[in-house]
Amino acid sequence: MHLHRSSRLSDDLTTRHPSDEVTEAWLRLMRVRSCVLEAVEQDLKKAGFPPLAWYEALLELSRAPGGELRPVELEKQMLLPQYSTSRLIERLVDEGLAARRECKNDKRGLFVEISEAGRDLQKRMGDAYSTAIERHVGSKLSDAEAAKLCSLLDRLGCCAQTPSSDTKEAASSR
Amino acid sequence: MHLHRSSRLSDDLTTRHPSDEVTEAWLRLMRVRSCVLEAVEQDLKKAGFPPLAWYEALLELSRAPGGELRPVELEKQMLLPQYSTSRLIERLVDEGLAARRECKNDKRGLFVEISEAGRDLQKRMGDAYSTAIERHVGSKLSDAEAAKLCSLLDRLGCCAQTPSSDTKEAASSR
DNA sequence: CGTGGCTTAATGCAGATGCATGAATGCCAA
DNA sequence: TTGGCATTCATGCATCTGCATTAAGCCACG
Repeated sequence: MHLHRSSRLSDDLTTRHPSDEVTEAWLRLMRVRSCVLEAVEQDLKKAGFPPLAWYEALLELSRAPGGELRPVELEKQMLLPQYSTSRLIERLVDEGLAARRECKNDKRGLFVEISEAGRDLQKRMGDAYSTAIERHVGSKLSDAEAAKLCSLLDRLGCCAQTPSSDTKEAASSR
Repeated sequence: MHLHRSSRLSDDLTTRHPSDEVTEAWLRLMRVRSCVLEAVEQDLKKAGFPPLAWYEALLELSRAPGGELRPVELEKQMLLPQYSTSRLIERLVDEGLAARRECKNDKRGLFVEISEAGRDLQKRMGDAYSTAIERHVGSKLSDAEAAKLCSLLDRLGCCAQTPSSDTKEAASSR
């Protein structure tokens, strides 16, 4: 019997099994986020607002120069699949929160421009949203703890870019 | 630049706005979990397995005494809405992974019992699942970091009970 | 030019989810 | 006992999602 390096018998050829700590972290990540999200969404819903995704989209649009974005960009910002973005936009347009604009230099694409109603809703939701986050997250964590949580989550990589930190590819088509 | 809010002027009357740290933590919690989950689910799917929820359910069932549980219990364990559990069970039964059993002392309810095929699938999925977690979480975090992450997530409360830690209400009806 | 291959966006369809409701049973108090 | 209310589970319906495909325009190369 070779094998068995005490508690780290993990690293044999095929990326072996996670430690208990890791497994627990995974479980908590799944469960806690689902609870907290549920709580926040519920708060918003009770206040009569549409789903969070609408807010995120409106926020991105309102921040963009000219209040407009290509669906592809929105897609990247929000980490959503293409068809999902397409339908989200459809709903925003249906509700008069945004409008489709022609894209002169690339006829395949289009621009989505936030409307006044959209900006208004975005602001009102932002308020309720902040309050909910404070209630369900802020009130349970010190700033230092929140920062620590951030940095740990960042280690898991995949995504996580601060909206203010991507300076690359800005003003392009128009 | 940054005006108001030194760090904790938060607590005025109406549960005010969260600090930047808290907001960032919230955003990361949402994004990171979605990326990591996606990656893990994708691994499982590529290996030809059903969705994660099936595994979680089979796991709970296989752990339960006699390999059977009331839907209500499963529901609590998995933090799922009632109808969702009902349909999950329906699918498991359809696939021959579990069976409905009569509940003698409460005719409203029933028992769901895992089958041999169910136990088998649970084991095989467990393997793939572990590997995926190690790949997408374990390999990016030391055990100490994972533990720290756990404890921070626990602060957010709501749920998060280790399956081994709820000793309350066990053997009841049968 | 024209043709093949890539990017962008929309959509049909099947399956999943949320919500409200229904049907059966249990529990309890008068 | 009985009537009212709570608990347990299922389901109809509208909506949402994932997946695959389509349609249109771009781009580069011969």
